[in-house]
Amino acid sequence: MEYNFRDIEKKWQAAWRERKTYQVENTSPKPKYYVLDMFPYPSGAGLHVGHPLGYIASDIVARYKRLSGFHVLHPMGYDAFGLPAEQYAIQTGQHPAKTTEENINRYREQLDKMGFSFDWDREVRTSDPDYYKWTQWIFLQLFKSWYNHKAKKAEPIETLVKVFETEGFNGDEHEVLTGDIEQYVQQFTPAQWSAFSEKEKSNVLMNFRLAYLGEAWVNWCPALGTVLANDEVKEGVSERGGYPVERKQMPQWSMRITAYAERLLDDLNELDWPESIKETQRNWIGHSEGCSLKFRMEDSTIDIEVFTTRPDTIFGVSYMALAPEHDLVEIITKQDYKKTVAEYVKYAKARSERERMADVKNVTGQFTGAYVIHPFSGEKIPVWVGDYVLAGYGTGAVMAVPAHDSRDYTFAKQYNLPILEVITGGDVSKESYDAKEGKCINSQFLDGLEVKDAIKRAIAEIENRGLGKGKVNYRLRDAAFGRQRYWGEPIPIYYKDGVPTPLPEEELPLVLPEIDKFQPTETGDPPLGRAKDWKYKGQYDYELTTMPGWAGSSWYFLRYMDPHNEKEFVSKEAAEYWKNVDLYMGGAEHATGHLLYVRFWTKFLYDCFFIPVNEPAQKLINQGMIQGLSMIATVKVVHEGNEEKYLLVPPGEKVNGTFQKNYPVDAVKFLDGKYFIDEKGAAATREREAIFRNYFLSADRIELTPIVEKMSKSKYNVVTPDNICDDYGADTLRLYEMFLGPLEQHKPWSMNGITGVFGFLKRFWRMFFRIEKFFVSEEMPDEQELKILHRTIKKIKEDIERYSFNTCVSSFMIATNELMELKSSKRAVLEPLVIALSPFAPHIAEELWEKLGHKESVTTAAWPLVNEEYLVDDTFDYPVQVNGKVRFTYTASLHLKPAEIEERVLSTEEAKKWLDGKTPVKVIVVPKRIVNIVV
RNA sequence: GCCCUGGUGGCGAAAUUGGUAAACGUUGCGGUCUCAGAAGCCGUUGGGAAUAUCCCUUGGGAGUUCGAGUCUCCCCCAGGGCACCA
Repeated sequence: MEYNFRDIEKKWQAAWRERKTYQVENTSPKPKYYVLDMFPYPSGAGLHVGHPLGYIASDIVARYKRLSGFHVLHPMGYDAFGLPAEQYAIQTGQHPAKTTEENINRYREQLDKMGFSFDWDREVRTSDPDYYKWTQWIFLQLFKSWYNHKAKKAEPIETLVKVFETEGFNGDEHEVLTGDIEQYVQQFTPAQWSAFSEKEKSNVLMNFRLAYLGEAWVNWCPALGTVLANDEVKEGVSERGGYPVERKQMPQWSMRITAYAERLLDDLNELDWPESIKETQRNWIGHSEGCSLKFRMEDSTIDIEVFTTRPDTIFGVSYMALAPEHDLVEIITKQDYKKTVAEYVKYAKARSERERMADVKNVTGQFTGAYVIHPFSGEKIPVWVGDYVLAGYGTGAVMAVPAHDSRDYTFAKQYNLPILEVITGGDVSKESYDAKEGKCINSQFLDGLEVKDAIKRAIAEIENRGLGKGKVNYRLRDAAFGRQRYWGEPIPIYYKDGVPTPLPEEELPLVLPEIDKFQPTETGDPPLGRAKDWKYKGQYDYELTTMPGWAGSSWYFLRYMDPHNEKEFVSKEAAEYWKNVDLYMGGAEHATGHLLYVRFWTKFLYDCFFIPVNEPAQKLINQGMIQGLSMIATVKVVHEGNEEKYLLVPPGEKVNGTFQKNYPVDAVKFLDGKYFIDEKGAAATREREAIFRNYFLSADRIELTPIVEKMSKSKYNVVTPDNICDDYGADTLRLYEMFLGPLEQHKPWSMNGITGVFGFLKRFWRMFFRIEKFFVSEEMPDEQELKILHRTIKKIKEDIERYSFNTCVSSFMIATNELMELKSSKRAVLEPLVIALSPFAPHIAEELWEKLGHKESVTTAAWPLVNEEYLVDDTFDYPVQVNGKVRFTYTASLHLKPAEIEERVLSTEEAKKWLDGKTPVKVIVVPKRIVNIVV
């Protein structure tokens, strides 16, 4: 009887759906296990073979954990809000909800084909009002909270109001509590606070709220007509679409993620995440220790505050540099320089981010005519404006030490500023010496100190004289939260007399209104400006921006726990039971986006006592990208005796295929798209005219250069899982994707080898049949069969637990080959193997399980036990382990040379005695022979 | 520039703690079955030689060890992250 995967898979997929095999309750006496995939954005292209890689791996873990006695939550949903659907809507007028719905249906169809064990009753869609009601609700909680830096947690804004009512706000004193925000908020007394108008109070509190509206430098993308968060901008262009991005200052809803910088950084150490992701997040958060330091102007009481990590080089300061955007630039510039400075600032601001980046070597600057006084030496130090100084980092001003900072060095060389060496170890006439090693010189009280000690000493002295204080700076910026877009969650805020006011919670969800067009309005307002039936329309202004794509995905893992709850975003009981994700599977591209935001929101919700965990996922695995293999094809043709070479496919329009003899040449598209080559190699279409008319083309003249790149619709290299399911079946696809190589590695898609996996399943199937009939023997297996079985079960268990799925597949193949050779078909051997195979190839496993006479699904079986006895290898071909671990170590003190070591082969009996560990003989176990050292 | 990850046959890759390097699969070659193809099945496939045997081989070089793909140091290469971050 043949392995008919089509019927088997259809049958079981229907059965699982009807019986709700994978539905889980929120209670169980079993231990819980939560396996989560990063939910997909349903794009128009459908799933390609890269998507399922992670889903298959997590499904294997989910199924394995179920067999091992865990109560497993394994849900799936859709990240349904986003730019592409809206771009498509703008172009075609199609409502994004419609295209999104269609795409979701297509995704679901594809997912169902692959036999995943998702509990679809828990499906979530971020664009569903029942879902985004709670996204909006969480936003309001953030709006109503501030970060208590002393308690290191978020608190209701009322507690801060109380502080203001009783103590007022004194920048310095309250810094411990509120963080360093002196520069934004004026000091006030309790009396002044109570005298403030509602609007003034609101403005003050805005500086503390975790979701806030404020003037902010944003990444403005004119082509998309919206602002973007830092992680959505790559190399000066938008991640989606690749359009140029400008820096622009505008009122903007933001998330105060910076408040959590320290915790986001510290808690990374506790997570079992890939080192590369943790490192990327550490870089992104960018912790740097140093100190602030004030420089007094020569002729006024204005101070310029800088941040430096190298206070030890304080005596090497030869000029100050301000960012062109710095507030003081205009104030301190001397009359004679006003015009040139203003011109320079204008020039610098006009330079786009991209230009500045492309032009890193070429620094520019302008002297302001002003001087500050060095706080220790008392010398006059010129103040410059330079565009290499970033407005957004530190204080937007630096003390320049050319001798020991390469950027200052370049600047000083260009404008002939002095270079003062204060640390030994380099040659500052040639280049700056940036290393934090050496001794201080020419530095008064720091002379002779090592850099490390000098830093401490300098900070102490600076604090002592009240010039500044030790400080930690983070590179992390607050995240822009408003998008000038339609297809996102409306921000539930309206403006009562100009005061941003939250919508009452009981009025949520604030449903996305219908609009007739998706473009911005004529007056340049976001699309929501077109909405006709808005709650407060005509009464109050309402917020027109929507939330960014990452809002809904920052808490979805919680909603799966309790997806239909209308009273809470997740019930206390559900959150208490499921805690957080045990295994989170997804792409590494979310390192500085989603994975940071979801940690931030989780910590916030934890602070508010809504959930019992402060990290979303304990274990994270990044499945590698499956890359598309594209071909650049050129052909040599002979034309009037001359050999000429043509590029068959225009650049950018490459053709998918494999670089083999059987390369499907007929798939190669010719030049302008009109010409094709058939498999014999002759140009074969009826339109074969024009320049190729008289040419003879043959396949062996076609030169193919393979290139590996990201799989994407625009590159014509997308392979979908559908045809593979049709041709070989889902079980083969699942096994094959796992067999491709280590899960975490990037790898180009290729069909090489799928026949091997397909052949394995067919052989596995055949083990259960004899002369076209299902047959298993009830005989007891012999020692050899038991060895194969137990070794295989043990290996697969261990390999799943270390997420090495490719080796699992190999183990199955080896076992099958060996059992086939023994012509073994005993129930006691095959039945456990079916259970072990079921996470990998669930359909075939279910079918065989049923044929073996079981009424219940194989998912209710238990993972087979391993009897260690059968793992002892009598032949001693390999170092032997019995009952766990037995180690033989050579004692180095014997100082034996190989020639002095007596070798002999031990009998099985002798070896077993030694393996008991009772005989105190030191041996070296070397494969194939056991060496007896005569002590 | 700084940080992270990796480098093993024609190819994808194994080698879990330092213990037979290349398991498993694919490709190639040879055979079998077939009218033929597909699918099976059998043999063979890192390199070199005096080929029942021996020697060499895990990016390069050194070191530790009875023993190194694995540990240490230096270098080279590839992929990814951050980047005038003071």
